[in-house]
Amino acid sequence: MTAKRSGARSKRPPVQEPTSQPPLSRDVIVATAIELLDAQGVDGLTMRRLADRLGSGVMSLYWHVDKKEDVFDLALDSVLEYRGPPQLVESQDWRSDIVHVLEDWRASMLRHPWSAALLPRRALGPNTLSRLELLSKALSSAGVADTDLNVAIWSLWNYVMGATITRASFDVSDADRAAAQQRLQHLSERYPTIGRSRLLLDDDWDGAFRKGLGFLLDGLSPS
Amino acid sequence: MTAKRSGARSKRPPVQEPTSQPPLSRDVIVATAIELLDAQGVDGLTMRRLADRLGSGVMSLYWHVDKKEDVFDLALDSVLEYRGPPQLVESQDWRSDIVHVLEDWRASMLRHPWSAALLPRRALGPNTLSRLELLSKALSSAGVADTDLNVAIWSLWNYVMGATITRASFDVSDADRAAAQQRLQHLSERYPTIGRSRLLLDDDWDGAFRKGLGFLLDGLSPS
DNA sequence: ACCTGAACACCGTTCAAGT
DNA sequence: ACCTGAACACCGTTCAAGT
Repeated sequence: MTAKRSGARSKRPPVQEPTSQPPLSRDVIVATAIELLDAQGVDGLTMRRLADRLGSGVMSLYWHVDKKEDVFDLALDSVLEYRGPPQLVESQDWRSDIVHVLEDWRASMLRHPWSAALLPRRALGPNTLSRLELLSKALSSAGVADTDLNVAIWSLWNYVMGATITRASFDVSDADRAAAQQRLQHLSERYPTIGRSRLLLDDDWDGAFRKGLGFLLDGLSPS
Repeated sequence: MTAKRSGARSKRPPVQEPTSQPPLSRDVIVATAIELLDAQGVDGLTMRRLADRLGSGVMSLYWHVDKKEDVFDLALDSVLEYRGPPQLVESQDWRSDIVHVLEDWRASMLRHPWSAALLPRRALGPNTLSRLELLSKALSSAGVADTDLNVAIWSLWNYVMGATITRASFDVSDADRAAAQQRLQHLSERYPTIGRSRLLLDDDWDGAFRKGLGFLLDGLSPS
């Protein structure tokens, strides 16, 4: 090991290491895991790298956490915390309430592009349940009968998850999107109708999300 | 190594090993990878295990394939091959055409529960593009204008992907679904509206998929 | 053209031990 | 109560080599 060069300034107690080492805890572990995931993607999260970043030994993590899977679950639910108004403002416009809930949900996941693909495959955490409850209430006060609530919730869930997972994946490989477009345009002979639809060539993801959601809500709305 | 007990019957040339060893090729590699994925899930696919199953050395695989990722891409697209009528039967009922295309797509993915979660995160293979073209044609002949085709395709894609990924995930942990239901019912105090919706308690996934799809098509249909 | 084993730089997690 | 290093049983992939 190299000698610590610390003798020079001895007034203050030795400065903490470059990346400061707060005491280990579930919370800092989760926060650091999210950093790592944001920076390196799903495959970038490694117990060893996580420990490195925290300036601790790998096995220290296992005091606060049972398995690596738990880190994923905790990071995921943490990212889904709802930061909006605690109570949905009582609006007369149920449609825009629902759209707001779902767009906020989508935005939260897009801020952490690894999160959407994880969500449908893991147990529902408290923050996920809160968001589902929020959605259910909005639907319910929109006039959806209890017997139709199940289908309505799942339909919207499916749409939002599919949209966000797809969008987040394309975002990652945004660099070669131009190339993909080129390729797809070139494939127009074999797939003419896709070509006419200009699939992938339109990059107004937000607008497309909103429009499709509108169609779904049209169908769902109690006529 | 144990002695080969082959001397007894020497008429035919020595029988091939228990699990026969066809010559290595891209196709048998992909087929075996699908077997492995079906049996063990995404994390179960390992180059070493794959080689074992094929009775070859690990590195032999790398002659036919560049990286492990390629195996995933090939397995995924292979599973998505469309086996329906080559030309969509000319039906006057555009709605049932579209429903058929999408239900077949969903069914193909549910036969291989690992596939749905993979699809939105990988490049579109030829079989995926074929299915998208099929869908586009059905939409187009249903009267959807070219300018609306993009949104229509993505909306349906999003819905189907979200639904199938979610369904496939719950299928895996079907054993503890009863427990999850119990837990969720117990959480009804904290999430009352979810409780009323009987979320997760209804296990008619196929019906829910069809109903939600109907709503989306209601919204999409040119009024 | 096709297959191979040894080796490298990684993984997650068990365990027995330290404070 | 909290942290640790050594060790085990794995990974994907490079490389130099065999036929």
